[in-house]
Amino acid sequence: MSLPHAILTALVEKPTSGLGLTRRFDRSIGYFWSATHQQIYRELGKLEQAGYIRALPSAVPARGQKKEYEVLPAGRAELAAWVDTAEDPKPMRSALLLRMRAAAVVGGTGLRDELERHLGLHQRQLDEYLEIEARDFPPDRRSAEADRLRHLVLRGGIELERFWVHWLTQAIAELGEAGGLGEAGEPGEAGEPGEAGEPGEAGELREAGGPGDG
Amino acid sequence: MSLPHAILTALVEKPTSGLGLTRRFDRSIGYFWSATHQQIYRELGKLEQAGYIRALPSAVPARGQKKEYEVLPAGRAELAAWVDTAEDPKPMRSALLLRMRAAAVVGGTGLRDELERHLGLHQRQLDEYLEIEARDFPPDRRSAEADRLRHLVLRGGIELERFWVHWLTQAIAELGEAGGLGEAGEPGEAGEPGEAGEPGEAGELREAGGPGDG
DNA sequence: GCCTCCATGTAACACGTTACATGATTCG
DNA sequence: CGAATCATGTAACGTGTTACATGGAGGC
Repeated sequence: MSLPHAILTALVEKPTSGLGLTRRFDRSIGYFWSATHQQIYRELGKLEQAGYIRALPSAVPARGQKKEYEVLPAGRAELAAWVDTAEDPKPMRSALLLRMRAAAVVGGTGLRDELERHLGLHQRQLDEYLEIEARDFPPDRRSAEADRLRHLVLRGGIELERFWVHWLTQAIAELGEAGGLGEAGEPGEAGEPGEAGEPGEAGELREAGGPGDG
Repeated sequence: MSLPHAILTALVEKPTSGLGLTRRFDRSIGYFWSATHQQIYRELGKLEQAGYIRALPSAVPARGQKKEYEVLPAGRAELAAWVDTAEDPKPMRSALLLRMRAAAVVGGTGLRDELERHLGLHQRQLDEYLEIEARDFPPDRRSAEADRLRHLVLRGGIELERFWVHWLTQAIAELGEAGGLGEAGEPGEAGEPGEAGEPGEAGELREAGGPGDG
């Protein structure tokens, strides 16, 4: 249940219309929680019905007419409660890593180009973040608590992109060494140890489970 | 459309039943593409109907009866085609970063504990990955292409966890310095520059848009 | 009048999550 | 037999994605 809270946060920062929110989600907020305009309108409706936000009275309630929303006290309370909530991190999801694992069993010739393409994209994103950091968080300026939180969030994005750039660079170098990809011979159904005889656990990537599990 | 391909990959590696897949998704595969047993059964049905997989004839087709699947040539072809597909990385999604941004506007007392809790979880995950690496990828062993791919995937997981551990440590230290969180005074509606006067863009985090966008 | 852009929406579908239902097997 | 466990599924709902619909305002 994060999208409504993302919207509430954005609206507390500044009352905005649906399309305005969409644009803000394409920039700073969407850097760690993306949303399309359809999701946003749908959610704005729910939030209004719940009494968390209301349309500013200045707007005419007609289709195609701009409508700005502001957060009501109940919405602010809800948001504050959510911040203090315990919520486990969701496991990572990367289609690229998945495709790499698939390439390990069926081969794949185009993966290398794809890695380089992703490297470019992440490098661009990293540059964008660094520009924002340089503009909004100059090193000398003694900043308020709220600004330091925002800076921490941005640094999270920066370091995440650095991780991708680093990993992709490594991966490309390592695949280059071996002379490409997909020329590694037929992987076969299962060349690993513990293949078909044991009906139990072994045979995958020999995963954890035995000694001293925390 | 990644889940069906994740399942195909798992089945190519080794024919498995629905519950077996579920367990494998809780371990190695799920480390970068998680799925519940309901999703898996639903998808197995679709894959079978599409002619990508079939139940091994040994199994009795009855409810509550174990049913193992294997990949058919069409499924293998589909998987190979997907590996060579171009697909943009999905933007990151982190509820924790979102909550931090929310905390910047409404305050929040429990966030610090939450950061420490997450730090513990990520540290544990990192240790688990490192154990797997030590067991499956000893440094001296000259490995085949497929193994090197799998190692790269695992290292992706390792470095991602290291990123989180590092960032969370930083964040906790920085919040500690200031003496907690939520004691930073009332953030108010908008203490930032460019608050209510300008109806346009400014006022958020001064995001990109002006000079030299790439 | 027509086209484009801004803005708000609807509809349909795919994917993910949670809760529950049903049958087989094993252990006591 | 009853309870626990393994295994396969259904149902309902919430969220995310894609395509399209509606309407106003400005330019030509």
